Amino acid sequence: MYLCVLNEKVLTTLSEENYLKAIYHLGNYGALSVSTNAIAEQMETKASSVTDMLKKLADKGLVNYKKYQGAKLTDQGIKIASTVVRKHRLWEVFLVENLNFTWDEVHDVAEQLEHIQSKKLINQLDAFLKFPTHDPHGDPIPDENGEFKKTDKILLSQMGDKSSCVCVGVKDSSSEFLKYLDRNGIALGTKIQVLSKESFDGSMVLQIDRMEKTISKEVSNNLFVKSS
Amino acid sequence: MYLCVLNEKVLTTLSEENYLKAIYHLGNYGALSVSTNAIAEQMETKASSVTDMLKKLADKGLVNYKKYQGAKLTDQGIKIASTVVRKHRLWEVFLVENLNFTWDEVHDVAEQLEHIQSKKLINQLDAFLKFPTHDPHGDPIPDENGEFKKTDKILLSQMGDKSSCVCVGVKDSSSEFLKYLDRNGIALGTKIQVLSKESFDGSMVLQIDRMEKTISKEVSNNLFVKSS
DNA sequence: GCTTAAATTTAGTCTAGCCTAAATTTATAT
DNA sequence: ATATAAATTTAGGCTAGACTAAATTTAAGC
Repeated sequence: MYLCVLNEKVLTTLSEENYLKAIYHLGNYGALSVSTNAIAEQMETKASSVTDMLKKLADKGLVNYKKYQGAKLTDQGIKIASTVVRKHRLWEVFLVENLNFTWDEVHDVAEQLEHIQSKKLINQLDAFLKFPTHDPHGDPIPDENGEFKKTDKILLSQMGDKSSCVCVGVKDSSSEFLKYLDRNGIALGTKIQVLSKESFDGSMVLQIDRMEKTISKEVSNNLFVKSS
Repeated sequence: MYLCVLNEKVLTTLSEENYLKAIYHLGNYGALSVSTNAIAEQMETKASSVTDMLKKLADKGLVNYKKYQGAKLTDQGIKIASTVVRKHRLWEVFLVENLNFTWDEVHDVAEQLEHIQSKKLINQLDAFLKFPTHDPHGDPIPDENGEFKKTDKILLSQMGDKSSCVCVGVKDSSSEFLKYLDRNGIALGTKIQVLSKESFDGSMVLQIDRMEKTISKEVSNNLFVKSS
């Protein structure tokens, strides 16, 4: 009666990897159990398809799944999911830094590149890029063991009047939002001062590079900053 | 009654692309018709599977296929196949030049990377690599239009006594052969002088970098050189 | 030209991953 | 506590791409 197999590599299909990634993101990096419907929505698929896949992933030992109770990644599942995310974010850095992609263009391509299987490739890429810690949207890049430091970022909307901060990431990374930020001179590392907040509609007046700009609460609710 | 569609992009699956690539290579860059069995052998699959796929590719207008007569790529098919090959070879260059891969390690990874779909990616990669014309095995890299210059390479075994040449490619690109070449100081660009040929077993005595080396006919039959 | 072998195609299965519709379980509201 | 709604699973189908076995077509030898 052998249980086993801690060292054996589990081969995963592209589709399986995408499910694992979804569960990883929805469940706070694998910490929480995630509902079938939540996964279905994220994957833009049907709940019944998700159920099929959860059974399969459970058979492979990548998630703990109990009927009607949602699924939670196992350690092995977290390992695979974090590796996929690591690859995705490293490729994003490569595309922006070396191939002239803008931060709103990288996602679709990285979505494909994240499934390339080669340990050497990913570690050499990491070294080539000088071991970056964050991707072009400010999201942290897991290391080989899936570890990363959570930055103490907060939403710009949480900052108080007359305070200063630095842009460290985006919550919404849609092309539309990113292009809006580009047009308004906001990028990772941009220094922002909050001149005033309007309680009526949540809008804020900011000073960026000696320029005054007014932004809506939709914007401040999707921009991560670090107090400075 | 419309026939049409020259400008419309044909979406291809990974499997379809691999078939197109096989037909491209077997049929002298798309020039010749290729038999079902030849494709099956190259793809390590069964002839009946090939027949299925050829019908599908014919429906999509990517090959001309007549029962029992084999298949030949259409212009559209050549376009797609050459693009896949272009991507494969560009990625090989990247892996060797930037990520410390050796020429015997690149193939499997490039096999995956060649299917990434992004026009911008491939053209930017091309520029990043300074528009290389050959991959690390000496094979030519097609340009955006599928064109490339055929190098007038010949097998080392065709060279006469007391002649000089330069290594420009390999016929066998198996890991074993490439490692043999590495061990013996033979790489692309290496200058070789033929000191003598043994008619008995086809072996040759070479001078490489002031060293004398004897190679078998198996080796000289798999090394491409250019007379110099 | 006929006979046999080789090559190729057809017919029928299988699995992964998706779907719809129906059944079941859990959650919610009185 | 029970009725209803929401979430989830089951059952049954579909397609792509593979396979095996059987049927058919082409090629080769005499």
